[in-house]
Amino acid sequence: MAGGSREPGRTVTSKVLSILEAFEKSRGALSLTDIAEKSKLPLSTAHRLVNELTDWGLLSREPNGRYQLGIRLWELAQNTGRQLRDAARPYVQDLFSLTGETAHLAVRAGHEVLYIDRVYGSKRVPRASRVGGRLPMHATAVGKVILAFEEDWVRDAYLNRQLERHTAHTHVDPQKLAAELAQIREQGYATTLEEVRLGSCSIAVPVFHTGRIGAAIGLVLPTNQAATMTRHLPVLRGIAAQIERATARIPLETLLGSNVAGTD
Amino acid sequence: MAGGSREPGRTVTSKVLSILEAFEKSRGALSLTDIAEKSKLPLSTAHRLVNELTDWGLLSREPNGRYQLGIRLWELAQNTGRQLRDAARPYVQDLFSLTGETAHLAVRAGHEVLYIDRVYGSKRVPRASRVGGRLPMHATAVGKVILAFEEDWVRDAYLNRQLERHTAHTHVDPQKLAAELAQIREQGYATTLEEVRLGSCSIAVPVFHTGRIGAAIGLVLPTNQAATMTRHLPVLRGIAAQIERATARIPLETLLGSNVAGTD
DNA sequence: CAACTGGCTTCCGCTCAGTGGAAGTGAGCC
DNA sequence: GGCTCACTTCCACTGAGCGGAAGCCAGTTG
Repeated sequence: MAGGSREPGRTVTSKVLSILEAFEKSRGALSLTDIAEKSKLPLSTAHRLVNELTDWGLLSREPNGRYQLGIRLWELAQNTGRQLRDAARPYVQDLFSLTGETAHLAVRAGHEVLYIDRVYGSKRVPRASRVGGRLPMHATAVGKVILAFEEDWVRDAYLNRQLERHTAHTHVDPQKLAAELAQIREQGYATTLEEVRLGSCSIAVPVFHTGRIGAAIGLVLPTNQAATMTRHLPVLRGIAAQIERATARIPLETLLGSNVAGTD
Repeated sequence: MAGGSREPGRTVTSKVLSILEAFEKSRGALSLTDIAEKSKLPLSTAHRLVNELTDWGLLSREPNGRYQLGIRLWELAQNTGRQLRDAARPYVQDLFSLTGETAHLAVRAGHEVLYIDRVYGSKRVPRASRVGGRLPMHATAVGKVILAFEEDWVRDAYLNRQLERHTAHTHVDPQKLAAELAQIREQGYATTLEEVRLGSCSIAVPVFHTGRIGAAIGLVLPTNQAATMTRHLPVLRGIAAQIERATARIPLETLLGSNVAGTD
């Protein structure tokens, strides 16, 4: 009998989104069966929706029959948060040119840092972050600096959560982290040493907007340069000031939509 | 009476997409009424769907009540076509650094060029193209160079279409354009002179992959440099060769999904 | 080469998620 | 007070969506 064990209360929209999200969890192309599994949809339902999404270009089908996210999706998304990214891009490039190190621009998204832009050289770099990717705030320099300058209630809420450990060096003690954040607020920059991944360290400074913390820029370096990475501080601060100037006339909320949205 | 004049045959998915597309047509935030109008949906239907999309983070609501595309959408889309973009990005940056001019990376998407990446300086530039944006192939240097090296049937199909005119200088005569493309194929690069927008000219070279045309890189300059822009050819060709080398081991279809999808 | 397997596609009758007109709300203005 | 405009909520109807099952096809096995 048809329609026997449907799961009521699930909207079409939510199914479509869970299909798209299936591609976040795994690198590369997915077969129909993979998609159905990851999105917890019956095969035939997945089939129908995937087909429609493919027609619209949100998914594309490779010659071998597997599916990937389509360019159309990317095109649609290019209008998102362009203000900050477009305005800041040249300065982030300068940051890379002047230092020769991988440079980042990040904002807060819920309880994580969201990497908005990233400029790097052609030499292979072990990358923990990627554009569009998220990392916990307490393990990254950009995250710490944002957290340090956030409003009290945001910081308090964050410290009350379970702080996950990425490496043996990740700071997960709420007390100590609170002290570290106070110090960051005082000195005006944050650093990490192998807290996300062994072999790399980072340094970041805040970017303010209308007096509030808006974003952060940072550099990632190999661990062996940890001792001297503060030599990049003048450049970091100079670039941050330029970004602040370039974005000053753009209202905060149009810079990145409501970037506080999207918990976890 | 309820359900009176519904328009049957329209899927929920198509409605959701038309809401997202509404944001392509206009810069900035939209009110609910705007969205309903642009997506041709009854207000209450638009309201329900917009709310659900907002819950999922695909749209975000500003303090003033207007809607914008949400960051979640952008995050989802970052996995799209990353291979080419990530691999080529450093070289496009070099292209900018070495020339000081706005540098582009573009591919073909249906009958248009799709701008994949763009590196530019902090000085204000009048921009016709933007990342994620499309332009007709016959009016841009990257477009012409792609068209010139495409398979015959693609080129023939293109020339049989109505060629739209952007400025008085756009080449819209199919005969002459065909001759121009033949010459481009011979000399290995394409140029434009105020064909999209007055005041700027451009030059581009092809980027091949497994013997076929895969993408193009180009520079945009102010018109007064038109006479001397071929001086950038050695750099353009050098960078193109580096991108070819960097992408050689990636299968063509995973570079950008099926980029030939998406007519028009 | 028949039987099997695994992944994709099609079919089709049931049913509830989606629908949209209409009524309600509330801010702003004259 | 009454009008406008933009958004929100309500609710009875119904066809778009559903998903189990059967069909298909290429590859693989005995």
